[in-house]
Parts: sequence; C-alpha cells; structure tokens
Amino acid sequence: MDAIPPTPPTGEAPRARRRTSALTIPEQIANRLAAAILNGEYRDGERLREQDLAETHGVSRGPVREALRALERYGLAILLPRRGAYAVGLSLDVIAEAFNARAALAGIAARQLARREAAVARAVVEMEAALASAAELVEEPAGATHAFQLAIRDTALCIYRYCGAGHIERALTDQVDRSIWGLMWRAQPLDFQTPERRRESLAFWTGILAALRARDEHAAERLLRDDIFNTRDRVLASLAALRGEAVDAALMMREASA
Amino acid sequence: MDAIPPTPPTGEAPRARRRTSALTIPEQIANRLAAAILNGEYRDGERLREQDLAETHGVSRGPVREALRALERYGLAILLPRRGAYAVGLSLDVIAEAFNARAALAGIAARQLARREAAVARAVVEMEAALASAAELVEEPAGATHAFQLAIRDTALCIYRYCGAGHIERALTDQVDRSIWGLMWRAQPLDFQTPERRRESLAFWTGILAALRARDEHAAERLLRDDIFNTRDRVLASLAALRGEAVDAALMMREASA
DNA sequence: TCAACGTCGATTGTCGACAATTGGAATGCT
DNA sequence: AGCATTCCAATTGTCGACAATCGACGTTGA
Repeated sequence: MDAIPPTPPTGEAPRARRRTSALTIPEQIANRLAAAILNGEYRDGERLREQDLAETHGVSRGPVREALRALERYGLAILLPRRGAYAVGLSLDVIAEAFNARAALAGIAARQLARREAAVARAVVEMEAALASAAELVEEPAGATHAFQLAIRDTALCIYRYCGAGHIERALTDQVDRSIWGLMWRAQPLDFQTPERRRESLAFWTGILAALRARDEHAAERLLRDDIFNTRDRVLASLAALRGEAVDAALMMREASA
Repeated sequence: MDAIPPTPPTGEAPRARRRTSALTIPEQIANRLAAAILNGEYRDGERLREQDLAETHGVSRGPVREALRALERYGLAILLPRRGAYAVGLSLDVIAEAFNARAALAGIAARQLARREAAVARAVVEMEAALASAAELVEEPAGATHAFQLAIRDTALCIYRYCGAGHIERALTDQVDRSIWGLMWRAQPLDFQTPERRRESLAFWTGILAALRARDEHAAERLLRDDIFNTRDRVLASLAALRGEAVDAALMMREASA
C-alpha cells in the first residue's frame, strides 16, 4: 500500500438509480433469445451454439455467454459445462402454472397485509407514490412499456414487503427478478403494449389500493389475483398465436390453486 | 447449408450426468467468494474489483466475471452495470430467516404429501433409492461431503415433487438451485463435514421416510422441520464463530413460522 | 465562495485468438 | 460381429488487449 486510496476501501454500495431504458447488450441478447424460445422459434432441446448466436446478433461470444447464463436462471436454457446450452421449450401448461402459483401467493400476501393495520398504513403511502408514477406513463403511445412495468412492479412489491410473511415475500420478489417472471416483464411482445391495457391494469391497482385502505381483505385478494389472471390469459393467448397452438380452456381457470 | 450435419439439428438435450466433484473454475471461485462473504471477510458494501479477484485467485477476469454473476443470483453481491460489484453482507438474522422460511414450506410439503395416499407410495420408492445412495456415503472419512449432500437433496426433492402443491414445489426447488440455499449446499465449511453429522441427518431422513409410510403427517412435518432447524443452528454457530459474533438465542427458535 | 463544466484516471465491457475438453467416427483387436 | 481404443473435428473455456463509460478532481466563471 504505497498510496492512499482516494476513497475509503470499504463503504456503502452506491444505490442503483432508476434505469429507464438503458439495457446492456447481454440483457438485450437475453431478451431476444428468451422471446424466441417462448415463441417456439427454438424447439425443445435444440442446441444454442455460442458462435452462431454471436454472429446472428452481431456481437462477440462474451456477451452471448452472459446472456445464456441469464437464460439458465430464467429456466429457459440448460447449460452443461463444456457441452453447450440447450433451449428449454416451456409448454403453455408450465407457464400457466407459474402464473397460477404467483396469483395464489400474491393473493395470500394481499390478504395478510389487509389484516395488519399498521402495515397497511405504511404500504399504502408507498403504493400511492409508485402508482402515481405509473399513472403518468399510461397514455404514452409507445416506448414507455418498460417504465410502466417497473412502476407497477414497485407497487406490487410494497404488498409483498409489508405482508408480514418473510417466506412469501422472498418467494415473490425472487421470482420477479430471478425466475420466469423476470422474463415476463422483459420479453417484448407480451403485455402492457397498448394504452388500453395500461389503463385496465391501473384501474385494477387503484381498486386494490382502495380495498387495502378499506381493510377489505377479500376484495384485495380477489383483485390482485384477477389482475394476474388477466395477464396470464393475455400472455397465453399471445404465445399460443405465435406458436400456432390452441389454448386449453382449462388453463384459463380463475379459482385459487391449493 | 452446404453439408449435412452429422446429427439432426434438433433433438433431446443430453441428460446431465451426476457430477461428483468436478467443479468448473468459475464455480470454485464463486464458492470461495461466497464463503468469504458469509464468513464476514468482506464488509457489507465492500467493492469487489474484477482485476484484484482475478489476481488473487490466479485466473483471468473472465471466470471472475462469471463467478460474480453467480454471487448476484445467490443474493451475496450487487452488480451495477459499468459500476462494479459490491458484497452484500448477510446478517445472521437474514440467514436464519431463510432457514425458517424453508423449514415452514418444507414442513407443509411433507404434511400435504403424507395426506395423499397414491403420491406417498410413489414418493417413498424414489426416496428409498436416494437415501440408499446417501447411506453408502455416510462413513466416508472426507471428500464425500458433496456427494452426500446431493443424495440428501434428491431425497428431499421427492417430497416437494409429490406434495401436490405446484407453487410450494417451485419455491423450494428454485431455492435449492438458485438462491441462498444453493450456497448453503456449496460453501465449504458449513455442514455434513463429519460422519457423525451425516449419521444424524440420515437418521432423520429414515424417520421421515417411516413417518410417510405410516401416513403420519404431523411426525413427517415435525421431523423435516427439525432437520432443517438443526442445520440452521449449526450454520449459524459456525458463521458466528468465524465472524466473532454471538448468536442471538431468538434465532434458534423451533416453532413454525406463520 | 460556490456552482458548473471539462478533463482525467480507473474500472468495466467487449473482442479476437489460443488452449482444453468432449463426443463421435474410424480403426484395430478379440 | 461386437467391443475397446485411438484419433479428430467441433465447441466451449480461458486469456490478454483494446475500447467505452463512469465518477472524481481540478479549473473557470459568476
């Protein structure tokens, strides 16, 4: 140590600032690949060669490698050391099940939050702020999709954070950032594309907020579940159309799963 | 397409064979870094510079980058694009909470499984096989730690797979491979090091198996929870010793969380 | 004195090339 | 013919160097 470092060697990690639309190259590649796999452009078990993907997307193999690791954590690819990456073609059943599980967990979280008086008060304040920033983005014609999603996500995270059940919060938030759900937020042609859909979602969340203020646990649970079911149905319909499949009506059920 | 490929362009992804002890270099780096962070060798928010880590571990920056991404998914590091990686010092409270949440979820899964007659029959068969391979590794003096963990993990996965609740299974299995739990299985000096501890865990699992055969849902739930609590207490004690902290007795509670 | 701007060093992101390992095919043996 | 062995091409893993970007510092102006 021959020089005094300009900043202390340890300290607070800088806070991530709101990232509006600056996706890194690996993120872009991962999103495009994820959408392609979900749309059925890759068959289940089809090999993903780094060199091919690099040429296709016009980058080097480095970013492609990183994108493949991201796909692995989304469950859309299997990586075998020294043997390459393979696409995992998720069936519509599996995707529907992911939504159903989330609907059930989120509904429980909303209900438990509504029961806790002090927690509701704090959650509502944060949710109002997040929902307000979402409201500003509703009428943007295009391009604001991602920002709107982030605002809605922040609103939902308040419920999970204050619901009082650590394992539910952990499961829900982990899913948001690290599982198929992260994908649903990112893969392009899925939801929130049109102002109409944004208005609809905003209306749901306004209702959820009102239900929480009124301490109406059943209404809060039902509204949150139904909002997720709506998204599920749109995603399934969109994917089915892209894949040329039909959606089994049984996947559209709206009852709470066990 | 000027040449016919020797293998069909699409097909089944090869099945991953049981990996005994062949960890890739990035995995080794990630494990060492994870253990270091958990042990308190890095302070919360301390910066992790790629070049330094590369020199310390005697590799290039490539594997280090990959290891840092792995740490991010374990929740032990925060990666800010173009701004570097920062260690996340998990408090003993947070780690204890992760164990408690898992104990609660796994206990529910065991109870629900015990209620389902047909599922129990199938699960027991698979569990017997997995437990048998674990039993072979009990008396190995050293080095079999990882293989033993994998066998126990396979046993546990049977419960989650057949419990009949998709969202519980997903939460539990995702945690095994992609969250702090993946770390608990991998970071070196945590558990299953001694034959005594292996014998103890094996006895627990034998008991769980017996309880399932007897369709005793409460015994199955309690045993599984207690086994996880045992691991929790050992991990906390080990980490506290390494960090020079004391373990709050409140973290060692054995009641089921809400 | 303070704020805004420009410059600079440090660190991450990306790239192309080389090395290591794998799976399969061809070969030789029983 | 069936099986084990050897060899090879294809692909991933790793490396060092270059480029892009960020935060911090110093300067300049009001």
